[in-house]
Amino acid sequence: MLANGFLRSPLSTTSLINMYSKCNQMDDAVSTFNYQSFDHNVFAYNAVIAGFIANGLGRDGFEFYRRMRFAGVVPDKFTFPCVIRGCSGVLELRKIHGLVVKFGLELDVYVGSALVNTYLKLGLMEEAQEVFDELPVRDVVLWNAMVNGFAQIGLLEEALAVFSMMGEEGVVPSRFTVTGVLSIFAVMGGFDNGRAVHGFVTKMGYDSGVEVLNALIDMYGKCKCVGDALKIFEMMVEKDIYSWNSIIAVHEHCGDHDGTLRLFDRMLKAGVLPDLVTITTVLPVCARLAALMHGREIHGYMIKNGLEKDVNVDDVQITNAVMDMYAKCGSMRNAYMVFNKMRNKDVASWNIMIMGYGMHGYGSKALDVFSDMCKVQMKLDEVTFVGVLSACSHTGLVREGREFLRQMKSKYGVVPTIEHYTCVVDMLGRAGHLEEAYQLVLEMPIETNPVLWRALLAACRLHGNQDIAEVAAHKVIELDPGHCGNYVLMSNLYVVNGQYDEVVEVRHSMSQQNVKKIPGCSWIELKDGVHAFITGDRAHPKANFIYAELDSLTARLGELGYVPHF
DNA sequence: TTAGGGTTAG
Repeated sequence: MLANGFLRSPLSTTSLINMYSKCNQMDDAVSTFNYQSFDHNVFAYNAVIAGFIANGLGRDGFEFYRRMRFAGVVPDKFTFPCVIRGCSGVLELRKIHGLVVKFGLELDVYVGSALVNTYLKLGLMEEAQEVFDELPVRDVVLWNAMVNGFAQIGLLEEALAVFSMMGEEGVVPSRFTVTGVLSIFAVMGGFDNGRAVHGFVTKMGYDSGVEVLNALIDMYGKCKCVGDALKIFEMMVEKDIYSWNSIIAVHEHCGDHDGTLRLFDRMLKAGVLPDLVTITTVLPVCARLAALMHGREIHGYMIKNGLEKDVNVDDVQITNAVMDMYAKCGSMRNAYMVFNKMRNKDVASWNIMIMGYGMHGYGSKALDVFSDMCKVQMKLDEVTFVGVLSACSHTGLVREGREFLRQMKSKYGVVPTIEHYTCVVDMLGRAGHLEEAYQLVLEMPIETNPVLWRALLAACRLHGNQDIAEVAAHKVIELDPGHCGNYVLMSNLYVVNGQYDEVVEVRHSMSQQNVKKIPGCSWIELKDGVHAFITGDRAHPKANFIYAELDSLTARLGELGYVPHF
């Protein structure tokens, strides 16, 4: 391909390297470079380094920089911005920064903004600020590096302070500034400011760019202005994966499950391939709705379109989302099939299986998965033990549960948190060991919380233990006076014991605290869609039929000796 | 001949 001498000049070599780099063909770029062995100038080196960095191969770019230095070629102001962008660690970056100073390039604004950018990505704001302060010329790109860099590491106030300084210096914000600032208002919920930015965007004609419009969709969505977000989305001529993901997330965020799934369907029909973000937004909606059919359809689509790979970290996350959906929708058989096929399982994959089995009452299966997990020497984490302990709780494996809590730290190296204690209190409580549960609460080495006391209170109600119930109820109401469940539990307990004056008192303190009971709601997915039911509501078209069926079921349960708890 | 910013989930 490189025969005869017409590509001999360094000029052609560099252009060819650039061409290969742009096509993601770094092997060919390097071959081209090596072919021209007699005159490797700084241009050719810069082209190869830039190619590696642009293709996400920072390490190789770095190695090539070393080769350049070894060959005695002096780097220039074009070399460093690339090398800096390829730095992945603090030490590496500081070393390169030293070289920048050594070659007298620290006042170059291109080098400077690369430094600011990379320092902030690594969370080193003081170093970034220092570089920024030293630079004699500050253009809009440099300001953006500061504003967006601060925003990305969550220093929103600082980012806005820099943004206003930028305005005071008379620097006009660019499209890049706008996207960054919109993401800040999205998080802070600064709707008025966000709308002002929208006005500026229109004035400057920035609304022709897809990135700016995506950021606007996100901002309006997070500020709960679904209508505005949707208006922008529908008007967009060119929609990319960010546009779809953002508008889907907007609907998911405001609890519009149907809207989320409809938009996802539209996305597929528009021929846009979903990615990790899409899947991890949409699948939990199916799990929440227990909409197994929808979830299965999405999984089917993923298999058909090669999205169910098993190669990198993203793939593992996507597959975990699929498994979690199956587990939460109650189909452990499907969850296991997916799990079994995975070659690269991470700790979350195992945890999902343990949680799923435990949640559906297959405690011993959950413990089998746990023991397999130990056998393959997978690192256990806190979630693992929440799964294991709640499995013990739901299946009544009291002895095992006690033992796990006791050995968590010593044998498995995971320190028990409040969640673990809550699982065990719940477990002991359900099994009727109320004194032991109460003792555990009193003796545990960490602070209690309302969830823990509520678990104990629920157990007291189940087994009619008035004394511990009173303690737990007072604790729970003291720590979380706004939660309606506490009052309901307490009131039910008094009803069981016939203490009607106390029931009135509980009702009274509820109204004093302005606590209202949120009606219970459940739903089921059938062929024609999701049917929702709220406590006491008769809005469903077939309500009469359904309630008649329920009455007959209740009657049959009664005949078989079931006595309901109230 | 060659360089430095952006938006989405949890």
